[in-house]
Amino acid sequence: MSRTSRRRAVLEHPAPEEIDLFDVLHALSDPTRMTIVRTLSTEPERACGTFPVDVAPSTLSHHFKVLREAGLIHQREEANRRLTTLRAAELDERFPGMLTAVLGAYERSPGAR
Amino acid sequence: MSRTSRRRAVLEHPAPEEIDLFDVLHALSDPTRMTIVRTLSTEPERACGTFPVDVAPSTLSHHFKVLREAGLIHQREEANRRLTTLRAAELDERFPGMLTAVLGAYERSPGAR
DNA sequence: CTCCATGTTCGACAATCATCGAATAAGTGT
DNA sequence: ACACTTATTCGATGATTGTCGAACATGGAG
Repeated sequence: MSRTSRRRAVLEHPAPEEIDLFDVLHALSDPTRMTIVRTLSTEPERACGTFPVDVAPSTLSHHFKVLREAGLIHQREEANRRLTTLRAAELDERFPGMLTAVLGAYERSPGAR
Repeated sequence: MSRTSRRRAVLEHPAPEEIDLFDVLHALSDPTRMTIVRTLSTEPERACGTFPVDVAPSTLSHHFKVLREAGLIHQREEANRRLTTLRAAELDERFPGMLTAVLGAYERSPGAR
């Protein structure tokens, strides 16, 4: 029995100073991932399966990995679920005002709400 | 003899309200294109061949097309050259503060200057 | 008219990407 | 034990992407 419960591998999160701008922009250039980020921007924490996106579970898993490795989200294990938060403060420390501006732009997009 | 001089096809530029956020983010997620945009943000107008990027002419042409169709740049013909400007005002009208924030983030990136 | 400079279009190519289904893993509840 | 829920990993697939070289088009200079 392992003392620290983990689903599979240890979740890797880049340090704030390691976050790459191009990875972030690429991550945000996909509608499904943008929906995830937008949803997280208004709610503190959320389980993977509860996002308003319409893709297969395996596809969703892929998008979470992209977002996590880009430094946009943080994920932690809790029992059966994986809880996700937006790394808003760290993102804002690294790239001040950028995430806010992009999310604001998304709200102006057709079909964003 | 055509009265209006044009190189090949007519240059298509999306109207401000047609500019798609995901196209913009995707366009900015490439280092070469980001360099082009950054360069244009400090200079009013520039010919295609004068950008500090190290790619083949045909590749450069491709990147300009991506940027133009995303609505980030405007291009006009002048004699032999194609002069490019950043659509900063229109971008800011469509997505207030976003371009500025992204360019600011780029300045904070390693090797941006 | 003939070079030359500027920049595009066309194909090709390898790499990356978003997507899915099937199999797997781990925790919860009966 | 067993079933159920949650979510991942793996492999495949078709689409998109960044890159280049070769050919072409256009305008100016000699």
